[in-house]
Amino acid sequence: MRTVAKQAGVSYQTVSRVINEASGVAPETRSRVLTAMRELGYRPSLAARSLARNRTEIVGLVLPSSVDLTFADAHLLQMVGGVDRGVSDNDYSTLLASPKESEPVLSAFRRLVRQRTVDGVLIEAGMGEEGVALLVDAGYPVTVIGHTSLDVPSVRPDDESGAYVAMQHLLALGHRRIALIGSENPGNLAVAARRSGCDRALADAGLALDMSLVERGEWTIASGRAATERLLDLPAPPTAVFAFNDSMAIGTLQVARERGIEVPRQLSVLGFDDTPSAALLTPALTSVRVFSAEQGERAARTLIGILRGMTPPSSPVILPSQLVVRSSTAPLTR
Amino acid sequence: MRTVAKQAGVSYQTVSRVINEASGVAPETRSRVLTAMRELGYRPSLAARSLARNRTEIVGLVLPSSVDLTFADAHLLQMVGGVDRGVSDNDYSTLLASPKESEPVLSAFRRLVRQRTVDGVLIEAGMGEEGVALLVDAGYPVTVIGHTSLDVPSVRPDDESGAYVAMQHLLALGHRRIALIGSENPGNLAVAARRSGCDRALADAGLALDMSLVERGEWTIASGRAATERLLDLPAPPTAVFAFNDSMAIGTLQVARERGIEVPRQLSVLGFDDTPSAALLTPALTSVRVFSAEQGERAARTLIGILRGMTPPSSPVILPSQLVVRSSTAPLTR
DNA sequence: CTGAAAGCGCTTACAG
DNA sequence: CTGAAAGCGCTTACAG
Repeated sequence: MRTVAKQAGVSYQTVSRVINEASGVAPETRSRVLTAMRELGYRPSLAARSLARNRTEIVGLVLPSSVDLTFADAHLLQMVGGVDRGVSDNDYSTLLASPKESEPVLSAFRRLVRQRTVDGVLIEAGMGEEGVALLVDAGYPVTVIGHTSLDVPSVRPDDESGAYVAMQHLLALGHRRIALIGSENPGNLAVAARRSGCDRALADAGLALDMSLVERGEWTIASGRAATERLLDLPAPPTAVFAFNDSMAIGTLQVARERGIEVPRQLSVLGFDDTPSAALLTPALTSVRVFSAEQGERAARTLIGILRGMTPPSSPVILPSQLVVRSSTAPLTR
Repeated sequence: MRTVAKQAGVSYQTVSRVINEASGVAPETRSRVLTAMRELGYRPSLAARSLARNRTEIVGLVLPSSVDLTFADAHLLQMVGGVDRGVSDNDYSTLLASPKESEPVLSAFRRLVRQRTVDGVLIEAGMGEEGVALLVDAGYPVTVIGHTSLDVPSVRPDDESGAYVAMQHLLALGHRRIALIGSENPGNLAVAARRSGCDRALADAGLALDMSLVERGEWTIASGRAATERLLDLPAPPTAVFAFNDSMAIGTLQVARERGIEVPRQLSVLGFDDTPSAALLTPALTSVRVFSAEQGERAARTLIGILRGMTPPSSPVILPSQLVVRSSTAPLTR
């Protein structure tokens, strides 16, 4: 910076002003400085700037480490892409923070706090609320991507109405024995919202959920398979299965095929998330799309807005979800 | 730091020594300092440290922005996961750098250079060589993930032998009219390597490639479809199609189904990359697995090794690829 | 509109 | 083994 100042014949403070586009620099001086900067290939030091201003213009992004990074995480990839778009469009940068393989989940949060290298943090809801609380206590502005029970800004899909519309779709096709996979997980707010959307659709039709058809899943293909085996072994098996994510729906599709049950003629299957694989399955899976990239981008914009002094949204930002009807659901034929 | 020093009854330089685990601190002093740090919840400032030491312990990761973040990018997600694992295991952090939607690709590299916020850069080969050169010229240590013609460290899959084994598989099944999709792209080194693996397998069998069966693809499902349409319209259509990625193979699968051609009975289909969707297709796709996460992790370790003063590997680090045989390939029946 | 001063929180030789 | 000094490259009031 000194060199630039010398070359332009001004003090280095003036150079600083030019860089920060502060007002109060004579146009002529300004252009002289800019020329000098260009000629010398000057690049300001982010570190020095951060130190002096006490902020880095970097936001952290905490992600589950996903030991098995299977296609189920297509959602994650899209979210990351969206986040980075929102972040870089605002001239911030994104620092990744996922827990090391060997460490407990909270360590990723601790490291972030310890290093003081970010101005704020975006947190994928799957990381749990404990970490969020830890960051908030450390004084970081945060935004959660997904459901949270804490009083922090968040961006999430409309799970309730997504499930509502999906359930309505199955009811309109004539299904009455409708199984759910993925419920019963008490702490999971997304599940609770989807569950309540289902209940509302049923209530609207004057029906109620048959609890014997509600299975617990673990979001994996394997757990979808296991749940489906149990459901199909029932004396009166369901005519439709609504799985709370696509992976479990894939498990259902697989088991149905193995048992020679035709989808959708004998069994309708509905997923959630609309991962890119959904369209490629046979039959192509009807699913609820959640717009992961948009969530990420919106969360990034929200956080950076807060960092820039805007008042945080007082309630969660809810992005619409959308039922995508494909070939795995059909009218009841029996 | 001053406060900690005061509380521990030492000078702040001693605190610095403790933090940096420098030798030459009396054990007793050391523990006093550590206690004070803990009591005060002291966290060193990365910015100050970076400024004083002239390094940040952050590495940049340049990724294609992927306007359509489809499942084809499962490879990318796994790579990012691997990178972050390799990076954080070494106590560095990963800064994402993808071009903004509105900008030319090179802008992402320029921004990285301009901000001086990383010590080194990992570059996905898909970003082109121009950006790599730009960073090298700016003095950054870099490591490329994928093929590069530049003289920089790189980590990539063994495309040649992957294609060789895949081709051998098709030949062993009795196929002779084997089509290739994805070739003819002159600049793409991965394609060239795969192509030469194919040629070698054919030569080993005393055969040569039938150029009328070589189609150009653009890595998308749509381009795979288009290429397949052309191939199947040929007077003597192929009995097997080897697509140079899974997306194009999916295109082939789709067109075959639409035309009532049974895979694998009437047509064998082989992909490349072994994306997570491959196993979920009907029929499940035979493909060449490339271990994306391992590539990312290895590249991260390589780069950080260089940053720590190790001599860079003089030739590309080549990770084995592996043929995964599923249900889309079968012996020739006609 | 521009310059001089102080300070951001560390590290790195250099003394002792 | 530990302290005093200088410096990393900026920004931010404060004068003028």
